Amino acid sequence: MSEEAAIAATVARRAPAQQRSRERLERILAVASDLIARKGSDQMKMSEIADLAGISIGSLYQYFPDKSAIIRTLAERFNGESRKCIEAALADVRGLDGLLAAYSGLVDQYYQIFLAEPVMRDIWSGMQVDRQLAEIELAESRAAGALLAAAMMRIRPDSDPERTASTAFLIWHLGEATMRLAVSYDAVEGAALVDDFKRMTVRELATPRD
Amino acid sequence: MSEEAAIAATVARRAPAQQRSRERLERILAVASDLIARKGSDQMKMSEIADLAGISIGSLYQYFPDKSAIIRTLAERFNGESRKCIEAALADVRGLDGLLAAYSGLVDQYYQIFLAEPVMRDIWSGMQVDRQLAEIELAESRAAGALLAAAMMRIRPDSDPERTASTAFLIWHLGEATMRLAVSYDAVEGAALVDDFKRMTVRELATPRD
DNA sequence: CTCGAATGTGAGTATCGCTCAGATTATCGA
DNA sequence: TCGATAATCTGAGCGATACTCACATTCGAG
Repeated sequence: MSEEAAIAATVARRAPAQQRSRERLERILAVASDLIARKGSDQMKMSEIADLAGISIGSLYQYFPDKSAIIRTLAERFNGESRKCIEAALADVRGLDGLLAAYSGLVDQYYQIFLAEPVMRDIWSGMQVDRQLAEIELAESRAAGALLAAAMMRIRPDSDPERTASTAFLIWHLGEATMRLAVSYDAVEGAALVDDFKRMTVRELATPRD
Repeated sequence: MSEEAAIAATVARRAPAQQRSRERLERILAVASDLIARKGSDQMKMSEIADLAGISIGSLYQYFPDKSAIIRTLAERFNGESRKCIEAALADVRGLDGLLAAYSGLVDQYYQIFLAEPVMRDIWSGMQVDRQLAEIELAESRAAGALLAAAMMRIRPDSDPERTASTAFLIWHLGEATMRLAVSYDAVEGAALVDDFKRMTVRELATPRD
């Protein structure tokens, strides 16, 4: 069972039996990917996909049960690729230095991928549905980060103000991400995640920066 | 100008002039808040809000220009409240110990608020719109986290496997949050955020856990 | 070539955010 | 008290878009 077939079995309506079908499936995904990159998944219309792929609406729905399934298929393909990178990078690390080097490289690599993949950026940034709401959230993080940065500067007046502000903002933003993650788990695991985050960031706050 | 009036000026169509109007505005927000808590903002219909608030669709649109404005108003109210907590907690911290204690308390407090506020949980977790997609992302984070945890265990075989797995998962998840944040900034600031994150997490990886 | 299965088609349906022209109610000067 | 004007309310209907379905077409095995 190929990766294609596995994906199809998961999200597509039926596995393509004929050659032409497989080509159409690829066309659909290519067109969808292009549309998402250009206009965002929210603005992508099913009728537009059908038009650009040169098929009818009805046919499109033979391949994918709904719009979300197209997006999920693209996401799963992308994840499959990036998983390989992660495995390769971490496969045979030796010693702490090796791990740290591999991890650092992986983060940089992931960032480059994010920069280069508008489709994934669109899909994974759930907030794209409402930019004004996203802006409100960011403003809130910035405000809270500024308060935290001010407190940090009072403790260590010699710190670089800009870097302190940047770090405080990031800490707060990641705190919110942790909260969202934690509440989706049960109480015990959620609390453990919050504790982990606290330990990580407390250590960061305790370290002088200049 | 009250807080109410300020919010109304920002997102509502007009400031309520009559007493009954103000009551209706509150009713609308209360009903919306309840609906979001019960079904999620995505499933909340404008017609349903109007029905439950005992007003017509047209009247509802006199108070808020669109659906998103209702959600934003709820979010801004919540942010105003939580901002006060943050200010109070960080206002007069003295010394590093004071900062760390205040910060720890704040994180815990925030977590409790998140647990108790289904409305905010829904609004801020952008992924709510597509639970299946959110599940795919989480599965990916778990897989990547498992690879990272395995590498960590190879370096330090004495570590507690469960805690290592939990930490690795959190690190990866927060890495993705950092990427999403960084790409929304310009290249210089984005790279700085990624570097900050790397520094924070590399230090975490270098610390033995047991 | 024939027939059944696979695949394709697009007009039509359902849903939902949102509008607008007209009805209703409040306010206030005379 | 009353008439006029402004504020507010109403809900049928519009526009957009995801999705369905009854029927047509194409493919491939025998």
